[in-house]
Amino acid sequence: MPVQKTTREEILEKAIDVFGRQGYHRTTMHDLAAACGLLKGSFYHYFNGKEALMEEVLRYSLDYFRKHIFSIAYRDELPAAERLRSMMEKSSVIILRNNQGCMFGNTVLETANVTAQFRETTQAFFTDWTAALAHLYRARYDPATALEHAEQTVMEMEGAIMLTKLSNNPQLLAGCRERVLKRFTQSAPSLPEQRTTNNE
Amino acid sequence: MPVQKTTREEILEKAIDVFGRQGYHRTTMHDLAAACGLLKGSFYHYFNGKEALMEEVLRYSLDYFRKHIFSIAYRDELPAAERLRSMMEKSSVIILRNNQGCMFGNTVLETANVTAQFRETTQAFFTDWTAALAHLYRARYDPATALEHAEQTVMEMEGAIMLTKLSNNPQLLAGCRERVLKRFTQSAPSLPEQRTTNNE
Amino acid sequence: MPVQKTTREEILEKAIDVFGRQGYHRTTMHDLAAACGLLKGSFYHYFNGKEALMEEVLRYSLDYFRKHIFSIAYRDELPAAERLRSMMEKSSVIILRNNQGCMFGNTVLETANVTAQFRETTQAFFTDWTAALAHLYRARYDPATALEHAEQTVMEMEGAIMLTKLSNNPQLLAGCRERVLKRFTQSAPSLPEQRTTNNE
Amino acid sequence: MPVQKTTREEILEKAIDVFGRQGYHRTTMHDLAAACGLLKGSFYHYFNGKEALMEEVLRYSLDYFRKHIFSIAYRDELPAAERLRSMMEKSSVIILRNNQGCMFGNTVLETANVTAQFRETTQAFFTDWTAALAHLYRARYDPATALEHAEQTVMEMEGAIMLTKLSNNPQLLAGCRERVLKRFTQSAPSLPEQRTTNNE
DNA sequence: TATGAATGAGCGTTCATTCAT
DNA sequence: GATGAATGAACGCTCATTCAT
Repeated sequence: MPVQKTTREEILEKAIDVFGRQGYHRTTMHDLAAACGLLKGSFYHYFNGKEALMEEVLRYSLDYFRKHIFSIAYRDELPAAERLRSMMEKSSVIILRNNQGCMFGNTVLETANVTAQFRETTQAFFTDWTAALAHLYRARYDPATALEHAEQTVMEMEGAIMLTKLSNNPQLLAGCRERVLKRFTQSAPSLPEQRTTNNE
Repeated sequence: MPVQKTTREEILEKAIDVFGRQGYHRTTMHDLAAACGLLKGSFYHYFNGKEALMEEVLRYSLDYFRKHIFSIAYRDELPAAERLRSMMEKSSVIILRNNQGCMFGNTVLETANVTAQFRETTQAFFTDWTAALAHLYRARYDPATALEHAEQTVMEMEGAIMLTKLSNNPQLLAGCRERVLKRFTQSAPSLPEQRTTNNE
Repeated sequence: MPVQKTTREEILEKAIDVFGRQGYHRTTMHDLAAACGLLKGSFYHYFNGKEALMEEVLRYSLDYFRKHIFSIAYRDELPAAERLRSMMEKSSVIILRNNQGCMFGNTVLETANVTAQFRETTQAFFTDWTAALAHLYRARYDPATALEHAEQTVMEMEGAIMLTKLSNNPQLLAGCRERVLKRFTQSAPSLPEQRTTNNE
Repeated sequence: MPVQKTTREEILEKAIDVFGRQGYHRTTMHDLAAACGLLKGSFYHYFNGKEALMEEVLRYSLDYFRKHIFSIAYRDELPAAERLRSMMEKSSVIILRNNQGCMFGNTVLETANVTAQFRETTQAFFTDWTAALAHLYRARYDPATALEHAEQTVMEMEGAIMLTKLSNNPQLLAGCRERVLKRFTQSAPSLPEQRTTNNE
């Protein structure tokens, strides 16, 4: 009966999946435990409760995005367009996996008016995402315009994720990605291939 | 002996508010009844249950958008830019009222993977919204491009609503509106003021 | 299914019984509900929770003691010894009923170091009981001595209740009552039958 | 590999403390383990379970009282009043330590009507205490009167402990002690200093 | 039409206990 | 001897729903 059946990290991965598909309030501790092959009660060896688990899920996911996705924007040795394309493609893989959509977008709509619990982490996600994109856009635009483009891209992506969830048609997300990319590449680069050298 | 304390319509209006703020799963029948000055039990004289109420709320809201907002796009006697501006402003008023955001966007993210119950109505909302915008955009673009612009605008707006909910800063939504409008007015109109004459 | 099955007051009476017999922590909401012929969930129509119910039980019981037992001490038209006898006999009936012992004594020992929740009400019980007895004893003693006698009697009674619970032998409580009464009647009354006229 | 972190006796001492403060039902195995610097699971190497531990705690404590406190009453070479004083003072030290009160009184009120598990040991405690005091009182009174005085003293002490727990005022217990002692010394000793020579 | 008591399933959580390591 | 993951029953409580009044 004892013997380790899972790990914190495995639980977090599963929880992203379950929360992502069902949302926070609809998901029960039983759902989460079952997804990990555990009983409800056993869950509390790993996490203090549902809220605490959600908080960790968000932080874990935020960490992942920071390390593996937003960081791409700052690899100034690569062409900016390539970085943008890579960022968006890698995001899309996560977003489309298991229909989970964007954990942070889901959480904002479901909880922002109901609890402050997850505000900090969700805000950090959108702030960092926007900052990464703004860094990229500064290869083409002045800082203010770059920021506006970054915001627009974030909004468009979140909207595309929503409609993808509704229609089950990943083409919508792909279309959005292409549109964003086209806007970027069509913006007249001042030089044949300018590298961004600015910082935030 | 008991006097009518409210009407179906009044309940629907209040329910939009409560569901909009708290989401579907988080909202209890008690919350809804209390918002209407009723007791839980009395609610079932008007609606068959939570799911049925939500369904009606969505239909009621969809009706409203069709009659008062999407319809604007088809008033071809007005300048297209004016129609676009008016649509977006009127949507924004509803969206910002009571922090409720977009009932349909909220519902998609919260329930799309969990139940098919609300799919039809939410899909109709996004289809009709996109169609209305596409109609407008056909004043400037060929049908395929117009459709793509319409989709982009819907996505951007939903993303803007999400970030507004998160940040409590209506400026984000206003910025999005202006951006959409600017894109539209800056697209070269083939004629001094072309009226759209096409249909869906 | 609906139709009133019980009343708040009936629940309080039953709860005194169950809490009195089993103690606070050992008693479950199911125990309480079952004692009232209700299901667990139905209980929450009457009380907000276990703690709130306990609080009300204590207040209800305190009220009863004040109105029907402590008040006897102040009926100065009756002989003091008679009042003392009556008070103690009436307390004993309650205490012996269903083995419940003294709700307040039980609650002090079980919760005083664990929560402040019930301190106020339990303190009020002992303060009022002591005050009532001190009023009686002032028929024989100076105020300071009267107070000490009152405290002694309260302590002795609570100890007697404890040993009665342990041994299931009501004779212990009866013996305590007689001892207290004998001390009182043997204390030389300054007048043939002095009536207390003092106030607290 | 694992080294002995504690001993049965150390655990019993800590458990007296925790049970004494929180009561039997409110105390969890985690509370007990934590107080000993152990994890819950390790506890079961020393004791078979909560009930068994409580049983041992009561026996261990009873042993202590028999050896170090009740035994004082039988040291007939000392003046009776001195023995009474010593007994009560030593009890008080234990009772006041960590607010734990009287383990046996606590346990009676919390469990007597719920389980027979602890009846034997708690009864033994009160029987032995009473017997020790009765032995002392026989230095002044005939056996029947001595027994009654002993019972009265036990009751008064337990009541005093209860009120001390409620008020956090150790003066109440001290007052009780003095009262008991005064009654004893004021009772006319038949001889200048009679030594008790009777046995139970 | 409105009430609100009652239901019963199920929620998040706790906890005494077991046992492979 | 010590660990701590796992269990599973039960806890306090919530909630959508029913229905006699």
